[in-house]
Amino acid sequence: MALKAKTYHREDLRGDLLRAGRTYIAEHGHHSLSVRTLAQLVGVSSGAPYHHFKDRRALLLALALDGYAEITDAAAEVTATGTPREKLISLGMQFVDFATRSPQLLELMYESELTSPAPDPALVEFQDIGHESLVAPVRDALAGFEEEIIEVRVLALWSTIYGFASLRRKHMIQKVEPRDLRRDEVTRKVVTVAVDAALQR
Amino acid sequence: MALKAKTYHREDLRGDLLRAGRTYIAEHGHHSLSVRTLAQLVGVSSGAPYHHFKDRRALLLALALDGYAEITDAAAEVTATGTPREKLISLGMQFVDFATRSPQLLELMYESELTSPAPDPALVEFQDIGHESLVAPVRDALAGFEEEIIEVRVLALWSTIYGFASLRRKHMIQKVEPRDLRRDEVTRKVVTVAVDAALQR
DNA sequence: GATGCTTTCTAAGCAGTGATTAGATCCTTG
DNA sequence: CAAGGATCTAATCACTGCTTAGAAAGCATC
Repeated sequence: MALKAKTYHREDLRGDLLRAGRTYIAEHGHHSLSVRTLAQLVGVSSGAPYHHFKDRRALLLALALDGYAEITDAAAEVTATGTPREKLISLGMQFVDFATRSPQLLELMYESELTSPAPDPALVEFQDIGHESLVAPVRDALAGFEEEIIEVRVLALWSTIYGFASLRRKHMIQKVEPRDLRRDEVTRKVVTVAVDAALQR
Repeated sequence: MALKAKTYHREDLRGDLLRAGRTYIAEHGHHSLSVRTLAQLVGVSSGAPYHHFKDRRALLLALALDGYAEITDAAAEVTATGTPREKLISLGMQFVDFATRSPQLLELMYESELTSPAPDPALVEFQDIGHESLVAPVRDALAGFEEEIIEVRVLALWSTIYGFASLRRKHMIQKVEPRDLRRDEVTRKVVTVAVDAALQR
């Protein structure tokens, strides 16, 4: 599986490590990801990664940031068109989709040592962006409402979306949730309930 | 800090390990908890814990189960009296309270290797109990509704409560959330929004 | 109470980990 | 082409989870 080692100095070890790390995490999660085995996967000595990442945490952080960038980009496309309600539903669906497609990556991004006890400063920026993408449509739909109400509504909405994505990812709603065939349908219904609650006048 | 070692065979090493583990986690989280240091804290050799716990994971699992028992007991008291709406709001507030008081323990219970990629079988039972405590009041309030609607409503409600507790615990809503003084107030409002959405007729 | 059997513990050690160091190799730039 | 910086290897340290052999204590039976 090791990527070809062309020369002593290779072309883009940092990139290779990130790519290998991403596939490793997708398969086994970040808990068991060791710098050593990653180096081995890529065909390099155990100390080499430390020239590109200060420590293991920095490597994980870079992987998480990749994930955040991906999700943020996708969100930007979604919010381009549609009514506020449509935008919010799409955003919610998209986040849950991401959680379902890349559960282990989402875990690293939101529920790992990178966010305990508080999120790494490098992540906060992306979280603010994500939050803002919800605030804008809600504010549109609730023009004239007090700012505090808007804040609470967004908070509740984001909590629902994030919570649902997190629980689904962890298979913590198996018993509740109908069979797999109707997963998307259930997601849409839950998201819709949350969005309509947020936009209630 | 080491608890007194009375004899060669001590009275209740298992209990001492759990107590020490609980306080350690409350202070530093479970990530850095090592069997060795825990043994040292309690004043026992590094191999001793393995006579009471199969491995580190089993120890963490026991700690998590303690937390689940605690939260389940508290929930049982809450649901004793009141209207369905009052019950649900109390349940939600209580869960968020727990998350705020014991953030690192909640992390172990819901966002650790014990729940990745799927929850440990030992935890599922408690999760079902928690879910059921929400279903009952919702079913009461929505008498006559289709079962599927009730399921979706509960799913959305639990997602909101869990998501909010999780985000608050991780300080991921600092920017959004007003200053600390009004934390409980904000919690109540968010929970209320979610409950009312779930009980909408 | 002495005899065995079981449980609980210690001491020692293995393999795997994150991380650092010294030095080899390669690339770049004057 | 020579110097210097960047990238890599090899070796090593401290720490971890976990296992083993055997010592110490409890417990039952006779």
